[in-house]
Formats: sequence, structure tokens, C-alpha cells
Amino acid sequence: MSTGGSRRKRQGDDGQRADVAPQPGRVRTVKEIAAIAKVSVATVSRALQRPEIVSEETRLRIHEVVKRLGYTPNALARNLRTARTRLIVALLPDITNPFFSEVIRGIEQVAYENGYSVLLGETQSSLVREQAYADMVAARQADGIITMFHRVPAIPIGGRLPLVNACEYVKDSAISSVYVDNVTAASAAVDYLVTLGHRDIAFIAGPSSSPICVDRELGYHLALKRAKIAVDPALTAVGDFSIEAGERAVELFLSQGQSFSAVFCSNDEMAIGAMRALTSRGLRIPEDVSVVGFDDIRFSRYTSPPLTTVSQPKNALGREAMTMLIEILNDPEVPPRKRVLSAELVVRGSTGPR
Amino acid sequence: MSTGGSRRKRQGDDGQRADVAPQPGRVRTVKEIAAIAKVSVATVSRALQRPEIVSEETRLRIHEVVKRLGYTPNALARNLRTARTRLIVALLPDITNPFFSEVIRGIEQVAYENGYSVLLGETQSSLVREQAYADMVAARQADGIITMFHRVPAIPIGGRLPLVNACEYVKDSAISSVYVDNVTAASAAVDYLVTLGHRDIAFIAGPSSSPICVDRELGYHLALKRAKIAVDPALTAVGDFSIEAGERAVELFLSQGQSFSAVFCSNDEMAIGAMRALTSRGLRIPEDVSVVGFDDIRFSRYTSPPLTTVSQPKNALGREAMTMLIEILNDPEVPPRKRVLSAELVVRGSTGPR
DNA sequence: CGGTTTTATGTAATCCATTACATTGCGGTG
DNA sequence: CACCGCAATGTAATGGATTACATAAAACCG
Repeated sequence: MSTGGSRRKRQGDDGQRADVAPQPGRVRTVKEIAAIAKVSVATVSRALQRPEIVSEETRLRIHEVVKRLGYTPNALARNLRTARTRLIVALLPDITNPFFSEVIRGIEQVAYENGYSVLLGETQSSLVREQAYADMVAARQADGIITMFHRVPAIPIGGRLPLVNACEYVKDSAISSVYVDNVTAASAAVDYLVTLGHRDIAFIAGPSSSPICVDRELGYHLALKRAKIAVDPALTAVGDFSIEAGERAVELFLSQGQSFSAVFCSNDEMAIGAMRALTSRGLRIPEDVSVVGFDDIRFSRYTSPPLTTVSQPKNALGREAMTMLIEILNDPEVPPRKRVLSAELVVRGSTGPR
Repeated sequence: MSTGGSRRKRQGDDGQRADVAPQPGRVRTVKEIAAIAKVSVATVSRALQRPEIVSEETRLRIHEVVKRLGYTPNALARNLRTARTRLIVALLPDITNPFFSEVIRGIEQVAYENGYSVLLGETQSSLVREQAYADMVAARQADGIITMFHRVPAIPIGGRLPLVNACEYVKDSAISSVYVDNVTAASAAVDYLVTLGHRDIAFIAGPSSSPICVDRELGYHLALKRAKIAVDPALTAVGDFSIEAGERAVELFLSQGQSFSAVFCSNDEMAIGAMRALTSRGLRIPEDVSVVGFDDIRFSRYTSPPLTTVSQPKNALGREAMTMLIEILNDPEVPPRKRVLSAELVVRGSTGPR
């Protein structure tokens, strides 16, 4: 079975070869660079890390060799030794969702300003995948993690978890989060519809597992209560944030013969789906039905009519999340906090008077 | 200046402490696990890597300790030793562009099936950032890289570059690429417009630095030539793939008083912009002007009217790219190849007879 | 000029896991 | 019973960098 057992034995590569030749191909190590530049490994390392503490002459010689041979230090070895990677992982359920794009921009801006790189992981809302990415932190492949969903993966690490929750939040007060005041934002949107004269306002909710969706529904209820409108459970449907879910919800309302003159949707994609379903049933927007979304994704400006929606400060959410993460990384003692930003209603063409 | 020089001195932490206590907090090492389970580090490593070669009794004992203390092996150390990370980085210019989302899904599927993880990097078409991510491969933080743009960053590595180019391609025949036959696809789209009776067909090109855009333009010319229609340079505008660019292009045509009954766009977002500009000038789609896009992003189904477009096999592009990368990783000797998939025209509501 | 800093560099320990090779003990066999 | 093979485990080398500490040389100084 085990024919040819130990053929992996090291070949006598360490002989006195002419190491000085350029050999652009191979991968190099400090040791080789040191040998060729006739200095010690420590000096090579110093020349690369803190050039100012190496004499000019040596520094130039080392840099010349490094450049000539195309040497890149092995980051694994460095990170192992220094116990930092300067890498952070940002997890999002769905890269297809344009909402996250701009949040990520914000994250990357701050990361870059602070010497961190960002890598993205798409979890597709799978717990297994969330955990797999989170394990990278436990395994020391990344310094920290920003999650954009409402679960916090377990990271068995001593002390403070280098994790920030963005856009969503979890109740656990030990976790830092950045998100908008969804209750206020949602109720403002519904208030606006009420102002326009609407009283039969349908609601397309997001998954109730997500606290921000619960908040948006809360805001909807709050606004109705303020306007002394009774909540009609038949005018609420639950969707999964997809365009299709928005379509299905509206079709459900229509097939049930519900009458409504406005629909408030928990996100823009469902609003787009809702608009589509309404239009294909021959209803005009906003003359027959007004539609309001949530998030203000880039496309919402380009629907016809352009979508009235609650605009989240996406860039700020990302920037703030990364800022908080860096704080934690710099000082694990900083107390966790929930940072709540505010969102504002952007009125476009999809809403009109009753 | 350098007050308090060496205060970083190691504290005497290595004394004879009671290591056996659970202490759920701290980060563990094989050494500790070994000590607690009363075996050698080798056995611990084996129990985790190849459980079958460890006696059942020992294995169970080790696993119990590992679980109890929440031990996760340090991936940096492992990867350093084994010289593989099982990580690949996928680079895209712009995560905002929904086109890439599905390509990435394809990449991730195949990666996952083969035990690789995928992390994403957004380059915003910045050479510096492309290079920074590519350096991760040189620095051994990732095994390979898939780029979704038309440049190939330099990775000073011995032998074969573990890189595959997806969606775009570069002329360098040493680089493996997967992309669609843009010339044929574009000409088929224009053929279709010709079939509908259009003769004044405008074209919104993409950046000419990208070979696939050149190909799309080539396809446009080819189809016109086949139909014996002279190419009117005034009916071609260049855009940068953004919605705004599409708007600007159409506005340019209109302000110049160009007459055209159809517009073929190098991507869907520019087509969406074009539709918007046309509509806002009071032109009806498709009665007055037909619009064709390219890519078939998810949103193109939801414009009004739904966009006729060239559908790229996005998932297949991703799957194929990752498959090719894995081939290269498994055997650096496999010859590089260009894999060309085909795209097909999807007719929706934005096109109609002249 | 002897002694003290300062500067530049070298030596070797260290980070943590993997794994080649060595060792031990046991069952099988002629 | 001597010997072999195999299973289970241990010992120690290894991967490639960083960096504390040591040392040597140069600069400074009264």
C-alpha cells in the first residue's frame, strides 16, 4: 500500500550554490536576501520595517537586492510572530443587495486610512458560513470582523470580541452596533403617507427574525396609532427582502380584495417588486397607489416613477462601524456601545396625494 | 525622547501555573492542549488532522479537551508550515455592479465544493488596490486569485501564477481567462434590432481600455456591415458603465439632433440610464426608441419596460473560473487556456419594430 | 585619553502548528 | 524464543519572519 514511502525527503538544496544570481522565479526568504546583501536577517527585516534605523548604505543595498529578486516577506510568518494581520473581514448576507455596497465603501475608507485591508465574505444567511468566516478571527487570520446581519457568531477568544455589528443590531449589550433609528424612520415615512391623505396603508414587512424589521413594523404601527388609524392585520404581509417577495405580497393583497391606497415596504427591493405587481395589474403609481421603500439603494432613483424611500446613511454606517472596530482593536477595554444614526425620508415620484 | 525604553519586557507568565483549569477566556495552543490531555503535541495535531490514526481512547480525550477549552488551531502557523491557505481572493472593480454578484456565487460554489474559502476585494479600478490584493498571494496569505477586470497585477512568484481572469480577458496568453464571445453576442443583439427594421442604431460603448468593450463595439460594427448600414460615428458615445453615463450619452445624441430608433448599450446600467433619459424627454420605449442592454443583471427584468439584453452566463463564468484556478493550484503545469462561453439575447419589452 | 552614549548590526529566541523520524510495545510467526 | 511488522505515540526539526538582548564601533565629552 505505502509504496515508495519517503520520497518527499528533502533534496540537498542547501549546498554552496551561487545564490547571488537573480533567478527571478523562486520565492525568497529573508535569509536569502540577507546572505546576498551580506547582512544578517535582522538587518533585512529592519531595513524593510523601520528603514530609518538602518544606515543609508546598508539600506540601499538591501532594498536593491529586495527589488532585484522581487522579494515579498511571507505575511504568514510575520503575522504569526506579531500576532496581527491588519486584515478585517466584513460579512454580509448577500452581495447582490446593493444596499450593502455603499456601507462597504464606508468601511473600506476608514480601514484604509488606518492601514487595514478589508476582505468581504458573503454568508447567504447561512449560519455555517457565518461561523466559518468568524472562525478566521479565532484562527488569527483576521484581526476583526464586521457583521451586517442580526446574529453574532461565536468566536472563542479570550477577552473582548473584535466584532462590530453594522446596519443590524443584536440585543446583547456586549456587542457594539451601528444602525439607524428604524422606528422613527419608519414612522416618519408612514406619517408622510398620512399627511398625503392615505388611510388604508399596507405594509410589507421583512423577516421578523431581524430586530430592525421588527422596529420598522413598530414604526408603522406607531404612525398609524398617532393618526388614529386601526391596524388591519390583513394589510400586512411578510417578505424576505427580495423583489419577488414584494410582488407576491401585493398580489396577495389584491387577490384578497384588500383596498389600500399606499404601501410601505421594509426595503427598496420589495418596493420595486410591489411597484411591478401594481403596474402589471393596471394600477398607476402614484395616482392609484403610493409606494414607499426603505434603504434608498442606488436603483431606487431609476425606477419609474422614482421611488420615495427612507434613506439610510450608508456610507456613515460603514465608516462608523469600522471606526468602532478600530477602537476595539486598539483598546479591548473600550466599552461596547450602540451607535444610532438617523435616516431621512426622500420624497420622489412614487408617492402622491390620496 | 525615548523615555521608558524597554517596558515591553515579557512578564514571567510561564511559571508553573495550574494550566488544567478550564479558563474559557484565553487563547490556547497545541502545547497546552497536549499538556492537559497528557499527550504530545504531535498527537494532538494528529487527532485533529487525521483522527483515524490515533487510538480511539486518546482521540476522545483530546477532542474533549479541545472542545472544553474552545481551542482553534492558529491558522497562520498551520499555513506557514503547510504552505497553503485554502483561501482564494476574488477581485472585482465594483461590488455595486450587480453583474458580478452572480459570478461570485458561481466562484463560491465551486470553491466550497473543493474546500476553499473565498474572500472578495473591491478594487474600484485602482491599480494600487489591485496590486495590494494581489500581493496577498505573493505574501502567501492566499493561494490564488481571480480577477474580474482587464489588467493582471504583477505577482512576483516562482513559476505559474495562480491567477484566473474572469468576465474580462487579457491578451497575454499565459493567463487563463473565462469570458463570453462578446463579438458574436453583440452582433446578435444588433442583428435583432436590424430584423425589427431599425437602421439608425446608436451605440453606447464602454471604456475602450477593456478588450471586451472593444469586442462589443466590433460586434456592433460587424452587424451593421452585414446589414449594409454605414457606421455613423456620431451615433457612438463612450460611457463608463454607470447609469449616469447612459443618460449622458442619450442626452448627447438628442442635443446633437441625431435621429435614431434604437440604442444598443454595452451594459445594462447604461441601458437603464439611456431609458431614463429617453423617457424624460418624452420618448416612448419601445414605440419611439428600442433599447438593448448587455449582461442581464437582475434588475433588468424590473425596469419598465423590462430590458431586452444580452444575457451572460454569470454563474457559469464564475464556476468555470474557479474550476480553472483549482486546476492550476493542483498542477501548476496545466497549460493556460482561454475559455469562451456563449451569451444569448433575451428579448423583453424594451425593443419593438421600427 | 578613559569613559559614556549612541548607532549599527548580529545572534538567537520566539510565534504555533505540522510532520519526518525515532521509539516503544505488542501480536504474530517460523 | 528471536525477529518482524505494525500501531500508537513521542521528540525535535521545520516553516519564515520579528525582535530582545548582546556586541562592536563610532561619536562625544570633560
